[in-house]
Amino acid sequence: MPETKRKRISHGERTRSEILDVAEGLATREGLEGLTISRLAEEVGMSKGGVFAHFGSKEALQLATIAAARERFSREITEPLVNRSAGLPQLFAAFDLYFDYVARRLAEGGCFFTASTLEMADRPGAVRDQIAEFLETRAALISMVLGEARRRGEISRATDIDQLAFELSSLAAGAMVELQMFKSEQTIERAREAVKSRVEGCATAKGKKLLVS
Amino acid sequence: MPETKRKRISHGERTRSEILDVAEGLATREGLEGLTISRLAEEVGMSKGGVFAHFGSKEALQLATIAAARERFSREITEPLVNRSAGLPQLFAAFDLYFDYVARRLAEGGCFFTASTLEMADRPGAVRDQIAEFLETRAALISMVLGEARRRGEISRATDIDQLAFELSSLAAGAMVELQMFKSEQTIERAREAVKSRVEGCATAKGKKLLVS
DNA sequence: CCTACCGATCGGTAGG
DNA sequence: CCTACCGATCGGTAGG
Repeated sequence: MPETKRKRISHGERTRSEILDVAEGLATREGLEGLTISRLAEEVGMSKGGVFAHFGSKEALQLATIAAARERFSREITEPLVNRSAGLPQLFAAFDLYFDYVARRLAEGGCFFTASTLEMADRPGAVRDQIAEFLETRAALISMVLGEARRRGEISRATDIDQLAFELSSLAAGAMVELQMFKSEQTIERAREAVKSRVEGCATAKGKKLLVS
Repeated sequence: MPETKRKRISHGERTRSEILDVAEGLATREGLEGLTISRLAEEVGMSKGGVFAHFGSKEALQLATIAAARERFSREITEPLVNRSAGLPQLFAAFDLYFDYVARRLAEGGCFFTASTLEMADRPGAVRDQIAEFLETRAALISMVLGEARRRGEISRATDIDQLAFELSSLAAGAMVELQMFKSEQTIERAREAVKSRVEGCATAKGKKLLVS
């Protein structure tokens, strides 16, 4: 008997991840509250009860959608970074991959996390906490990469890492606000340029060599 | 008969503006969709029908709330600017007044417009269009002030005004995303510093003199 | 995974 | 400005 090994992903698991794929787009466009079970069921071609059975509560659906969005973020941005040299190359790759990600997902509403942050900020609960935790993790990642760049002498020793990390994150998040509203590719290009020139401003001669290559 | 002149603001008008004051805070915290007539009625101490009678539809209430928020923005930010000299002093005053405004309104949820932008971006209609129009008006204002600063030789002639305007707006909007979530005064101070140093980077000797004074 | 249902809340109407 | 209501939709339950 060949093929005795059970498929690692069961039918239920496959359906679940298909539902979450649709949920991620719906939540980005309409918000995590606008992500109603009935609308999701309609978009995915199932009955309301059928979708509900996979999660058990709206909050569980929201948390699963956040988890799915985080997995996509890891897969498309964080993981490819391990192939880049630490320091500035990794920093630029991080932002470039992020801007690629939002460009690809423009039709699905843009950046899931920026949209969710403003929506859930004033709604205490596990959903808000998960979004906040993601933001903190991402900020820590940027600070870490910037710290390594400074240690390697790629950016000036006088650089305030926390301020620089704040500015780069804010440039990206602010660009998302404009992008979500006006859906212009130009916004993404301006954001790429902004990040590049901001870092260039505190790069050492050694750091600047990494910019051209 | 003294006092024959009718009061310019009728009782109904006063109630209306009191309702809108509450609505503005509610919408900033819970979103323009979360601004339900029943919740608003409860917060303002009226019946649902009573609040509804003032506007006639939810969309009319949302539009009136946006108009009230724009009036506050004009009163607290745009109007005080006429007292400042054109060019860089006006530019810095614009951002400083804006950051003062969001700091004052932290308890009411932060910046009404940034919150509304992400919420309404993918919901076509008059409400979205009003938010978009505000953003365009504000962007035009910044570009105009920056253009005047360049004409006066306060910033380098090589400065790309549109790119600079984009970066300053993005820094502010991105800071609002972080502020809405974490409510830290430090976010505002970092944003002030970011705007200042970004402009300083392309200021001429003449422009830099305006920075210290 | 579906049908059939529940109480709560939504935007909106009627009549005063 | 209020009370009393309407149909639609929400999250969630029951039973299969």
